[in-house]
Amino acid sequence: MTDARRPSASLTIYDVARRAGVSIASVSRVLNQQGSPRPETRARVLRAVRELGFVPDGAARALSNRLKEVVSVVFRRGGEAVFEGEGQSLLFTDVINRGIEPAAQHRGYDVLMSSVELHAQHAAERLSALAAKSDGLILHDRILPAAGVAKLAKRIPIVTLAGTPAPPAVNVRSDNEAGMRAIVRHLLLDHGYRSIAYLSGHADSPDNLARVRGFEIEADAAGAEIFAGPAWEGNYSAAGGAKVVTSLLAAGGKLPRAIACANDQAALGVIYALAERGFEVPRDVAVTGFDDIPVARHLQPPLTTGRQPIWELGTTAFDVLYSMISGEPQTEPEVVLPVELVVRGSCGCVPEPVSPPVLARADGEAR
Amino acid sequence: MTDARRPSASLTIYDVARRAGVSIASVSRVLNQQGSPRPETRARVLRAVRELGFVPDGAARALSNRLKEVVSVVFRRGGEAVFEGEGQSLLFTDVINRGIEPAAQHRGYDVLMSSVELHAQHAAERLSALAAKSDGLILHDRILPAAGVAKLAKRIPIVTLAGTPAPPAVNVRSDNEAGMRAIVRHLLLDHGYRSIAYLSGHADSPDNLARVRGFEIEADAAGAEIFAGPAWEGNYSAAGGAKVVTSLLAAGGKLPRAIACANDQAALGVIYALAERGFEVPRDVAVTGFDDIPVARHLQPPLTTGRQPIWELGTTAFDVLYSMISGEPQTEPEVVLPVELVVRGSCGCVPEPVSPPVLARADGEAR
DNA sequence: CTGAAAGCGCTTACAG
DNA sequence: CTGAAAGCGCTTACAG
Repeated sequence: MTDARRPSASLTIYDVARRAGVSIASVSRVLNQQGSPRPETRARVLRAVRELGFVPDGAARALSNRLKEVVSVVFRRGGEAVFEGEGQSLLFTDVINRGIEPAAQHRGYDVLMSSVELHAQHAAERLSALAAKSDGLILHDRILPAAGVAKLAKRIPIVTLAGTPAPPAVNVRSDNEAGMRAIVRHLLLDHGYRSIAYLSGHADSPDNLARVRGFEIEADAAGAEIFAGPAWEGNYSAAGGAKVVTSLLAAGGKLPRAIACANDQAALGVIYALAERGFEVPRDVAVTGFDDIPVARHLQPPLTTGRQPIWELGTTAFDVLYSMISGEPQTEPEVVLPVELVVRGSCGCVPEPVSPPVLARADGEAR
Repeated sequence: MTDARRPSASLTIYDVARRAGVSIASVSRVLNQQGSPRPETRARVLRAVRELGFVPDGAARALSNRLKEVVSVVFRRGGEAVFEGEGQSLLFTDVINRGIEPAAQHRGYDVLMSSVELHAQHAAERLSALAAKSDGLILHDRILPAAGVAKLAKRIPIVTLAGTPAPPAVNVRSDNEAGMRAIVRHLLLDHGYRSIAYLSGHADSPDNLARVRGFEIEADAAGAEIFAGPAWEGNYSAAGGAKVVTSLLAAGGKLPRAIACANDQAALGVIYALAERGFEVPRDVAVTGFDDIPVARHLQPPLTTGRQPIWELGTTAFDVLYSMISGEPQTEPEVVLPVELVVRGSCGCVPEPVSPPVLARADGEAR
């Protein structure tokens, strides 16, 4: 397989030097603002650069510099079809990514976005390829087990998102436990509900584990009746949330007074399934989410939830990675961002008037 | 501003060669599957590579190869706040990007995703920086005027998305004109409506221009009464679509029997505003969209629209760019993908039963 | 089949 | 302040 190479005699720093009548060293200096070239020299170089439309080759700079000024972001793709349900479920990852990028640009870095198939085992190959092309890696959840991260992190700076601390990698996450505790306290203490369930996310996700923990601490402390067990296992999706309720009701199970869902997606499903069976939220059952995705405030009733600083998760991830690339010693294995309790109507509070009217209905996840 | 450099004595091909007891040339050959090394040699190299965990440096390869195996994708960001309305309006760009990426991976390429602020004038700087780091560029709509594209395309292979042909760049788009013609024919011929409006997108967008053209051709041919003019100018957003209807009605204007919207977003807004004023779709007014975004099939009534092959737009863009990078001569200035008429309920047809029920309401765009 | 060596396009001590 | 030269880590003719 011989793929043709691009011939294109592209212009180099030598062309610029020749045109400006100086050495390549001088060209490089004015381009990189090193030393203090004579104004005359500077002007001639700049003119030559402009006239030629010269852009220094990134690969050559990287090789000479030992700095590519590129970081890679890796996330899982697939599972869902492209069109069905992707809108909401991918939003979380996308918003984080959109936070990473401007932060990188701010430092003159560019971002290689790379997905790995959901069920692909060869994530390692992908990571090697990316490591070759970048100065550091940002790994979303479920890309590599902690042990693998720790190992790879010896070769290249790594920041994990919503993962597990795996030094020398640094993990950036939000304070799930405190966020869930605030939600549960609001439900049990402010509203005085006496029975409550936690509808879980992926059982093994670090975020989910932290939320369960927060839930249990406060539910126990308040002495509330806890609904738990396999019947309450969701998977972060609306379909999963709906299914939990549907199955429970079909089996003749009892509902708690409040359901704290692992995330907003699941809460959507729960509210839908409840409505379908004639239960009204929050009158019959209070429901809360987690994340504060865009749609949350536009639900009927508006969703009470824990607001994750999603965009900031992205910018923070880059900033931390940048400091690692710059050789600053990392003192902490984790950076934890605060989660804010957002009280709206689904918990039983009277919602504030919502400003813009609802324009459309979102895509329902296939079940 | 002296940023610290990473010291890390990373291992090189020399380390591998030494360990394997061969020359660096041999290491390179087995790694790149060039020539036919003796099995013995091959085995030793492979073992050394494995034991050392060696990954060849991308920058060095790129420099030597004159091939970075990286392409850049550039799109506009911003305008909207992150949380409000971003969900749907960014979907189009995101889905295209998600089509680009696997196509690139398939060829061993990686993708630099880079946004440019909506109102930034310095897109040129951004593009230079990216050009330095990649073998080719994929530009979304409204990044650079055609003249600028044509000029830049002399330096580096460029594919534009939904733009205007600007050789030597190649434009990839879908057949907006044919798609809109099919929609209008369906409305006027199949349903027999006698009056119709085109609610436009950004006036200067090539996509919009093509859709207007398709609209006019068929509306004229059918001899329908056409509602047009500044009152019908939208901006591809739901808010824009709603505003057109609201303003029209407030001014005591008359409604046509059918409204063909420039895209689905706008159709959402139109349907919402119509419902708010007591008009029922499609009974009172038929409404159609364009794009077939995920939510389209879940609207009430389900939206009749023109399905753009969004994902394929992405994969095609990469494939074309790849062939340019590989030095294959480009015979066509454009690649046009077909648009499929998707008939659902909003045009007046009886919709097929929709499978999954609606789970939630989407975020309304702020107005 | 394999190795010595040149070269890819930059940056950066080192002299001057 | 400026230039000649070495070196970044690879790939690839060119000999052998």
